[in-house]
Amino acid sequence: MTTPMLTKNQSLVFDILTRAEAPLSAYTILDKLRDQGFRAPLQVYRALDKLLEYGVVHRLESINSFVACAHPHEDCHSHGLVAFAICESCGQVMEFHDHEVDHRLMDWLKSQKFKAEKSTIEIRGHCANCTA
Amino acid sequence: MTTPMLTKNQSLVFDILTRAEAPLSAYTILDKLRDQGFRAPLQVYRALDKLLEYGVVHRLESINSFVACAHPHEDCHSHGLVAFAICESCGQVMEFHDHEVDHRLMDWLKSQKFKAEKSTIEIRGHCANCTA
DNA sequence: ATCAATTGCGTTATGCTATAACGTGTGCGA
DNA sequence: TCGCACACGTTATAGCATAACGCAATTGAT
Ligand SMILES: [Zn+2]
Ligand SMILES: [Zn+2]
Ligand SMILES: [Zn+2]
Ligand SMILES: [Zn+2]
Repeated sequence: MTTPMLTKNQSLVFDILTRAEAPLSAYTILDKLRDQGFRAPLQVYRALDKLLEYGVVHRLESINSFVACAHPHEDCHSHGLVAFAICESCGQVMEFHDHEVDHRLMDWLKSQKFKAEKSTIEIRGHCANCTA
Repeated sequence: MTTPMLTKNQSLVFDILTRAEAPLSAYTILDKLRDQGFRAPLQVYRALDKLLEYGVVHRLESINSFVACAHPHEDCHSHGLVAFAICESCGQVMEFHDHEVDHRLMDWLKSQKFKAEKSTIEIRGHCANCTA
């Protein structure tokens, strides 16, 4: 998918996420954008929906938060499954892709005749900096 | 971890999950247990916390629901990462374990000096029965 | 026996996450 | 000009999860 021009609200949300050093919840984004005129959660969620659709933002299901894609110039939808390592101390997220894991999972699903549509791979723990 | 005797509330919650054909949300469980005297969400969440700790129940982060472990006589904490395929039509969940995927992810994390603690692997899509 | 610590339980209140439903305005092609 | 698609704004509501309090039963040490 080629990313269309972002609307004003989409740009505001995307900029916040791009500058953030950790994933943000929708309500945190809302708070950060109150000065820019944001008033209601839907303004954030609607922008996020589009950004997710365009593949420039990822949703982290295990922490109900959102993060800008770490590979902005590739297409995260084309290089298969995306995995995240999330530090529970500092919040930092590492995003990575692995075709081996990808194929292995897909083969298993295929053997079960399961048609995969969306995937979530998230590992929580502690990053190098935060490990004592 | 060896599973201790379950308390009354834990048993009630576990039985509901064991008999369910699809994952249940905490509030759905609450509704199903009102006749048994359940009144508040905490009664469910507290039981779930223990069942998760014992490893006999899994939480599906992507759908805010809970499911009984499909491998009750193994120890899901010992055979590495657990993955789930969740059908978005009928709700059925397939639980599986794959050491290949496991090692591959763990190797990557190790190379990043990331200390993994909890993992979430969930694939949403459509099962064989529900595929047109 | 007594005390302290632990664990489970029940209740009320609250907070966080997400969507429904309605209406407005703008741009654009038929 | 009409109809449609889309972004937007607002209010209200639904759904998920925990804080904080107090009580009761159990256990284990003194
Ligand atoms: Zn990405
Ligand atoms: Zn860290
Ligand atoms: Zn299991
Ligand atoms: Zn199905």
